[in-house]
Amino acid sequence: MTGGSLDFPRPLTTVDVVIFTVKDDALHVLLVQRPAAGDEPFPGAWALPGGFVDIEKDKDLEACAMRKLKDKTGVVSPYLEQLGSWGSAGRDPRGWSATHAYFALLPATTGAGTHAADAQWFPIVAGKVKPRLAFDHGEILEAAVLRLRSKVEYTSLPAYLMPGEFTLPDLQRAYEIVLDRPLEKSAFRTRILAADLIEPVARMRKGPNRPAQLYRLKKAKAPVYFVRTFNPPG
Amino acid sequence: MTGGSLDFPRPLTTVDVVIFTVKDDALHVLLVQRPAAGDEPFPGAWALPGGFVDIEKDKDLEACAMRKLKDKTGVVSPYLEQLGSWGSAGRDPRGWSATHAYFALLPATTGAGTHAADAQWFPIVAGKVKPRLAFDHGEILEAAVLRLRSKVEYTSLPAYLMPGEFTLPDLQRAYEIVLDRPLEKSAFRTRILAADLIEPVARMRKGPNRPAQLYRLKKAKAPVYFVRTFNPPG
DNA sequence: TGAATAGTGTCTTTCAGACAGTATTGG
DNA sequence: CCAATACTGTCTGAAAGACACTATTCA
Repeated sequence: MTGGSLDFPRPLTTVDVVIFTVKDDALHVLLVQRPAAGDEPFPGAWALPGGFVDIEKDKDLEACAMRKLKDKTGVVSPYLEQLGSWGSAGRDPRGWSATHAYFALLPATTGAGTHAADAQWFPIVAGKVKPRLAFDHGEILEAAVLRLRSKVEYTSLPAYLMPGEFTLPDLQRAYEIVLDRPLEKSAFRTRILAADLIEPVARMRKGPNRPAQLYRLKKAKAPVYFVRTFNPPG
Repeated sequence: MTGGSLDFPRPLTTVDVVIFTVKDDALHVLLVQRPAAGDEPFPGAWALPGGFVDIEKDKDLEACAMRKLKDKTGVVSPYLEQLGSWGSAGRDPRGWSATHAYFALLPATTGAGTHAADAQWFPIVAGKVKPRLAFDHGEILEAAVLRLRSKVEYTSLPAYLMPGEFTLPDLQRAYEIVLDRPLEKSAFRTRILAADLIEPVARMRKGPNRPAQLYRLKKAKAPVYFVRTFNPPG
């Protein structure tokens, strides 16, 4: 950090958030549509929610990510993890820019997506989303999906995709949707219960068949790391 | 990314690199001393090698990290991984700033550290380094050590700390130094050899005792991920 | 020969995979 | 009863942990 003067051009600094949820038996990501008018780049294209760091409002990068998340979803304390940063001369036509990317996991039950008029959930198919995204957001989304998949192999992250009360088969389905492959029931149950992650509540989920025990996340539970991955494909 | 004008204050953008090696039976990190004179913050303090992104010279963040690494060590193609970013109003007295942090692994045999006059290797003790570092570099270093330790549990990263030819006990020692605990010999050998990561060369290391087979990394070998961690502590 | 380190073999433990079998609901 | 889903149990296999054992060098 040598070089006395600060009088040189600075890159643009942005924060983008990849917001995931699981609904309708698929992993979904929340995208926003860029304005079609004005002199904005990528008019009308879909993009990750995000934007410039506001050095007046944002005390740090995470607060900035939280602010953008809340703007689009109304959700205030989701699971939020830094994903990485992307910066280069060409990624934004307005000049050298660097974005700090985060990813968030939300239960589908939050009304998120109906909260901002320009935001909409898109299903993720084969690790991607249908529309071509603005900037390098397609690349960032792919990285987020990879990170999520690889962490789901050995962590309890899908617990953050669940509503307040859920059954073990519900949670297993969330794992299977993210990983896009079936998991073995008894090994799954053993592992989750041994992790001391969830606790039963005094209710059952009723249905046209045998009722299932409802659980909830234990209070203030940080993600659990398992020492083995699930049956690695191949 | 809405908001037409770009006419607002931009954060400072820097890149810092946590450069690790293993030597003298300890994990070491390369630090540089900040100038004592001038109007620079933290005069005379030790800091991670790094500095401002130069939008003329650096085509992207990784190229910027590579440049800083080469400036201080002369090494051109080490293992380099993005660690994360730290940005806030207060971390740099010159104003709102964000740094993109990388970490690199180097074999001790590169003359690195003798390359730049202001750079010096410091041993890491209990996850930290003796001097109090400039900016939030102490925090970044701690995160880097944590990341390195946790990845060494289930990857072949320490292979990048080895010279061109090395023995299995050498490699095991590198694992043990990073993890700061002994590993079981036969399980270690089984695992590494099964990973198809290294190949024997037609030479042995001689010593005052039984000679050991020398190996080298297989060409262009990406890090290997194991499906289990090593004997997890606790 | 003995010290020192390299390398192998053997037994046990752990935990996932496979899959069968039991449990509990509604129709 | 049957269909459907929840849940449990039992066997097997893969890989690590523990640790004893053999191998090869130099002094």
